[in-house]
Formats: sequence, C-alpha cells, structure tokens
Amino acid sequence: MPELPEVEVVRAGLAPAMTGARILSVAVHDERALTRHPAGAADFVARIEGAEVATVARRGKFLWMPLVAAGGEARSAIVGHLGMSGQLLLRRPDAAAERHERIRLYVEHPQHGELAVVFADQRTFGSLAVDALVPTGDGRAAGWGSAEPLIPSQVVHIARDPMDEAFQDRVFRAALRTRSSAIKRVLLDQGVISGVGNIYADESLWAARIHPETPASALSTVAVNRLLAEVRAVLEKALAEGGTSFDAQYVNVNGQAGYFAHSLNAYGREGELCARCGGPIRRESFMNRSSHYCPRCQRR
DNA sequence: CCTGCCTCCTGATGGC
DNA sequence: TGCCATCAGGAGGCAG
Repeated sequence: MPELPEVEVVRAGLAPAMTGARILSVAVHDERALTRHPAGAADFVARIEGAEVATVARRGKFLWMPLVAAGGEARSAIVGHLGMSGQLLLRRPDAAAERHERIRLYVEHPQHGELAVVFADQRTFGSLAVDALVPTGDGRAAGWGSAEPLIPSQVVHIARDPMDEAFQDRVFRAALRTRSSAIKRVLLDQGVISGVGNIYADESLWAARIHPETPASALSTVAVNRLLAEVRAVLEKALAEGGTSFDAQYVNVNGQAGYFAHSLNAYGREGELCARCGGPIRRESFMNRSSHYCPRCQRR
C-alpha cells in the first residue's frame, strides 16, 4: 500500500522535525519491527541513542536517516520500510501508545523541542534497522532528501525511482528490451525501477493503454516512453493529493489520510466503467495479487 | 538470470 | 450469532 507517493509524504513530514534532532532514547515494544536488524533490539538501541539525525532521505519505498556521531560524518543510518501497513507518526513524547505501536524514538529538536517518532505497523511487514552507509554506484546523490552519494547497504540493490533526477530513462528502456516477463512484473521489480507497487502499476498501465501482461521486450520505444511518462504523472498526482488511503493503514506523520483514492481509474474498480472507453474494468489474479485493467483499451 | 511459488502478519469481510 | 475461509500485498528467499 505505501508506494512512492505515500512514502514521500512521510519523508517530507518527518524531515523538518528530524533534521538536526538528537535521539534521546528508544523503546522497542515489538522486536518483529526489527526484522531488518538481525542483531536485535539492544544493539539497535545502543547504535542510535545519543546520535544526531542529519536528514531524512528516500529512494523508492525505502526511507533512511543518516546518523552523525558527535562531531563526525554520517557512517550509518536508521533505515525504514513501511511494508504493507507501517506508519511513522510524530507525536508529543507523552502521547498514548498507538494501536499497533512497535517502536518509539524520543528525540529533541533545537527548534521544536522534544518529540516522539512512533513506528506503528498492523501487519509487521515493515521494519526499522541501523545500517552502514556505503557509496552509491554512480557517485550521485542517493535519493530524495539526500545530498550525499551515500546509501544504506540494504538499499544498494534498489534501483533509482522515476522521480529521481539521476534516474536514466535510457537504462530503463535497455532493461525492458532484455526481459520477456510481463511488463507489470517488471514495473514491480524494485531492482529495475523502484517506488511502484500494485496500485500505481495498474494506474500507470491503464493511463499508457498497455496490457499488464504484455512482454516487456515487445513494447516499442514509443510505448515505453509513454509508460514512463504516465508512471511519473500518476506518482506526481498522487503525491500532490497526499497519497492513496483506502483505510486507516496509510496516513501522513500527523495521522491524516490522502485523497488519491478518488482519482483511481483502474485499481479497485472491477466491474465499474472505464473512464476512457466506457467498457468494464476487469480484475484478474496475477502474481498472487490482483491486476485491474480495461480489456478494451489495454489490448495485448 | 529468470520464473513461479511461498512466507511473514493482522484485521476486515462474506458465506453459511 | 459464531466460525472459518479468503483477501489485502511489499519484499525476500528458494527451487528448478
């Protein structure tokens, strides 16, 4: 559910409160929220207490906060992934526990004073970790919110997202040419293009009038360019509307829902009429999940 | 490298 | 009314 726009809303919400903040203490309520930190809760806590957060960065659906030890450079970062239902919420330090609260960071910011950052996650597919920062492969800044060419080692294999200025359309086109897999599968492959999940894959393919099971290598350059343009347009519009909320699982750092669900043309609209041609939207099982598309204007 | 399949997990929903 | 099955899907792992 949280895809690039939702994660970016969270990043942008955290950044002003976390940049320059010092981590005072940490409470781990549920160690399952540390599945990306195999050394466990005590190690996690020891590595971040007392550190200062340099910024809040994002690539695709991954977030990270580089940590600066007193007077030094950032060599490690808190990495977060929201999974299906994760939330990062800004609260007063004495706020009551959230329903699915897993981890709470107590921080002090020079201007905003003491705050709590709450990681809540109903389904526990999300998690936090402390990870080493390593150089990016191309020497460019690692992602949104990051001026440095340093990226958590856990995120190295994640491709740049299509809203990243260092994303290379040419490399993406070349990757598609070598793949016989369905284009939807490739859009969901975070090692090829990151940030796109099931909802925005369906929306982008609908907008580009491409059938989700078209072999990637069968797409013309014109079609690939159209698809990339639509991926970007869909992500940008969703970001401008604060993301897609179907239920209480996706909210911004203040607990508020986004509005993009009202703008969906394919996802979740099985049986409703296509806004472009008036034919019924179809839902099919695909890769153990659902694909929604218009069989009339998204021909194979 | 590629694909298909499976796993983690909780809560909402629908059929009976 | 309760009970059980199904579904939601991000990401990583594994077999072939």
